[in-house]
Amino acid sequence: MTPKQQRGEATVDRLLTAALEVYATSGQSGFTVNAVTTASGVSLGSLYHHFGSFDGLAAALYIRCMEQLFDEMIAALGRTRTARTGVRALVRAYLRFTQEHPDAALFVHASAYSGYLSAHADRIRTAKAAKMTVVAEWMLPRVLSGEMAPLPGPLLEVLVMGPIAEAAHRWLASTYDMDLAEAERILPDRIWRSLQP
Amino acid sequence: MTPKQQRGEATVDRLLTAALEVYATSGQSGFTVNAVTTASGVSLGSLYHHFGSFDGLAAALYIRCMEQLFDEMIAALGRTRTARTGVRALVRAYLRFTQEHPDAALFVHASAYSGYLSAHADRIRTAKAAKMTVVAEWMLPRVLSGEMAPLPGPLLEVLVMGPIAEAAHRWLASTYDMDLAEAERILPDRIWRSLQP
DNA sequence: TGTACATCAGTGAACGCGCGTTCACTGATGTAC
DNA sequence: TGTACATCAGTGAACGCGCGTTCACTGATGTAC
Repeated sequence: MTPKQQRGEATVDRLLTAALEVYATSGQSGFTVNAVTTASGVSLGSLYHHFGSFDGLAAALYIRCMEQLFDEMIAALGRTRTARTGVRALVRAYLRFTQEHPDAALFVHASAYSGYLSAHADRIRTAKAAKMTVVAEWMLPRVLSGEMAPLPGPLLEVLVMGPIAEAAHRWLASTYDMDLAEAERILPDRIWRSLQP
Repeated sequence: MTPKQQRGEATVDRLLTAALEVYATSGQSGFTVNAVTTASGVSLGSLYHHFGSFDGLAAALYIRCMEQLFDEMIAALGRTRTARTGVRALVRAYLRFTQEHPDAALFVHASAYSGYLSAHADRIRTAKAAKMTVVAEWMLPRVLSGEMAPLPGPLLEVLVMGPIAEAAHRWLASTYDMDLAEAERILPDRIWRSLQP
């Protein structure tokens, strides 16, 4: 799974990049081993050498996209001081990531219920928890200081991520009823209101 | 698709009920024509007679579950007067539905990105819009009267449904980090805060 | 610096399984006169 | 009320396709002395 030679790393990268492209172009139903090998130019055997299974590739792709998204949010948090500015920056970072990397955002969203990650649930949970911890450590002192309401962790996550994810979801679904620029203007403040003490 | 004899209606119902059960038991990957015919005791040909395709059955099941959920929320709204009590009741109704009908709630959530509804997207959009209209008509006068913030429709939906859907999602995923009773206590008020003028 | 060997990376033909779908048919229900 | 006919509902064997996976193999890279 972790290549021990440079060309192996390059191959893994080509596969993941092609896989994301295939998913964006052909959707869930077109997301197959064959499509990925064709699009990447990498042989079937090589794919199995690196990922063990097609689910393994999907899980790796999910982790890569999810970490990209979290890294953007964490970077945005790091540029702020107060709870209010932090939450608002985090919301904007998510929405901007969605706009700039719609393929990655779509894959992260769609994978939530997909089932091909259940075989690698532990790896995924670990990777996600690592990033989540960074966010939680930013929030905690601000909750303790009374800047934010003392909500249970999961509910705090739900209040912040819920509206963003829903807005991103609608925009990605191309139903054209969601204006992301408008969301970026309005949601940060509205979400912050729901967290005030 | 719409049976013209009583026994046809009964068969359709048996198929949909069995399909939901199969999905709950075996997940996305176990959700196949064969599994549904076996579980329902209805023949393969009969399934195709009524639904035309397997996607057709899935779309019908989605519509049924989605309408059940909306009807609960609409009923809850109808028992209230003020914007505040209405929003809070709607949130609770969704969370209770999730708890009482986890299979239906899971299917509604999981279908959002599944792709088998894209072939029937129009029918689904129409059915959803019909229910959504009822909710919107309840909200509108309360926005105009200044009871709620004058938010664009889609963002209002996102602020209300986002956190609920995310909380339900986590609970359904059985990661055991979400306490639905606690959510029911805290979320209605928190969501309402995000909508205040 | 050169050679031998082990490990890693990459190849592509072949396979079997289970999927959704078709189809020719029988039986049940409703309707017209 | 009875008969003839049309339509709806239900059956299950058969089919082909494309999926994920396997495997025996070749070639490239790294390592030891």
